[in-house]
Amino acid sequence: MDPKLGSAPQLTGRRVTAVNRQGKSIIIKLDDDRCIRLHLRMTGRLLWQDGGIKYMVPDYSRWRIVFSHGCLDCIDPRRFATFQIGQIGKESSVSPDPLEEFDTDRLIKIAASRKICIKCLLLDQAVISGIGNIYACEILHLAKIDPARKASDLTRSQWKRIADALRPILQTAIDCRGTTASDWRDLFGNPGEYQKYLKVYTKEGLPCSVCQGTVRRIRLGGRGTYYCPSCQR
DNA sequence: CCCTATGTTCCCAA
DNA sequence: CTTGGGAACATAGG
Repeated sequence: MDPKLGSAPQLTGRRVTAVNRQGKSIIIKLDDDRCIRLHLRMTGRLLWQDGGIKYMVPDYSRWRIVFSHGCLDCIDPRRFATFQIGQIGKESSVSPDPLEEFDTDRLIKIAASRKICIKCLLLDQAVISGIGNIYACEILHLAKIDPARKASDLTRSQWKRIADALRPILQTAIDCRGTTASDWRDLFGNPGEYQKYLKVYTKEGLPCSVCQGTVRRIRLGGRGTYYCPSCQR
């Protein structure tokens, strides 16, 4: 384990009983009522190797868990990824996951008292869990909403369009095992496929596939934001 | 040197 | 007290 991460937790002899997701966190349950909570942040990823006797050590591996039948590395060039080990059931509360339920009335109520743009609200993990920068851009493009629009100004029908855009974007991205813009790889080292479906993210200067307008890049909340000014209002 | 990067947390000002 | 904006974190690449 990377010494900058502290001392290695004692996991010898434990079994994994479940692996789940909470927003952007990965929860690995153990057979002793503990769980490991992982957050990959910007450049973190997990790599599973099995079937071998010797396992290669990938560049930027920050820690490894060796199992009886394989091993799991956390690869993270920028060292932003985090993990913690705690008792199951004492996790901090998590905001709603839009793939489970998207409560439009609740979002309208929250947005009413906020001065931030809709894109920044979608990225606020305390409000909605699990939407990141790529998918916020793609969702708002599918919903035909200007990412810089004040969240409090959205009409109910615009919120409905976001609700309808969320599920296909996020579910397809999951089915594609993510978006490989540069370094992302899935658990088995393969690139994701969702970059093939991106409509605006990284498409600055290219024609919008919906209306032939020109995709622009701006900065919102410190994040690169791609959108089509002609069809996103 | 400049800028960019899949995210969150901290600090400060309003 | 809350909110929002920017810097910081650490590293690579253009």
